[in-house]
Amino acid sequence: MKFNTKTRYALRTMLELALNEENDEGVFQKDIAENQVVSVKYLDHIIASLKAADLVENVGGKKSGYKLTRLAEEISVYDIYRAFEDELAIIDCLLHGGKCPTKHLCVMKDYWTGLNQSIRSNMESMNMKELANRHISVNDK
Amino acid sequence: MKFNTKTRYALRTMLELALNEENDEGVFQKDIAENQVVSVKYLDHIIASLKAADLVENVGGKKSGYKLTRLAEEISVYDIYRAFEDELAIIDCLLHGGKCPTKHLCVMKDYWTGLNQSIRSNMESMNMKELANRHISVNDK
DNA sequence: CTTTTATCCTACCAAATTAGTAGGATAAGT
DNA sequence: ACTTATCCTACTAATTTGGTAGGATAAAAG
Repeated sequence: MKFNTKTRYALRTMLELALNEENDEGVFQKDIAENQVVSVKYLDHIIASLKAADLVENVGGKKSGYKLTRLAEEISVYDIYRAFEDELAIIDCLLHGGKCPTKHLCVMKDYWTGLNQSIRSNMESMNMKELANRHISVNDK
Repeated sequence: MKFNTKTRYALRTMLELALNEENDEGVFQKDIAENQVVSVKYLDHIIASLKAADLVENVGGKKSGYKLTRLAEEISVYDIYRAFEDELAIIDCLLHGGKCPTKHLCVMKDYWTGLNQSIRSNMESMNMKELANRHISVNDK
């Protein structure tokens, strides 16, 4: 039961962009890599996924910085999770088409469904603006 | 973000034992395997872990059935999870000794800590007696 | 206009984890 | 004596994870 490192790095990347929301020039990939202590090459993959999910864009042409595509307030933790994973399904039988061999009505599936929903709601209700605000209040004395 | 199949099978195994709490002869491994549509050999591993975690025991000698070691009400979903995994830590930096390369105070870690706690509380607050009761009310018309 | 540099894009890969199977020992019941 | 159910240790194929490598592209700097 772990989140993968890509999702974690992506969250921190998005946090940096949220903190620079007002900066029209965006943030350079290489600066993010440096701040997050991750190789530029690895960050390549992470940013590629974020772009594919339409969460970030580069403001100018090829050599420009990145910005969020929408307000930090409108980007949830779950949005970022979804850039790397399918819909949250903590066990396979929650997936559409997931099969279950038990013959009787499955009380375990009901339990998992509730837990799954609880985790998802938690991620959906936290947004990057709130995280950025918390970061500022904790770090800038 | 998935629970593994061992934990899932273990939950269903424990549910069967909880449903047979009053049955002093216990439940045979081979009957569980048949009901859960899993090979006896694979169930071997699962039951071995449950025994190691002191959640089940066999009532007689070698060829006897299994019973819960304590009341179903006193066994939580998290107890069963813990028979197969270390303490829940949805990201590594939540572990004791987990390191984090960020230089500033980490607001992400606080977020993950909260989510981790929420998941854990959910699993701790559901017990096998409650699941068994639900099973009965859903299946026995 | 050449060199540098930052992003973009596709492969590849080693290590770890997962979800089992296999083989046989042990011991109890018939 | 034979069958059968649990016990115990290995092994393994497939998938996932967490990256690295190489090079293309394009903009900017000199």
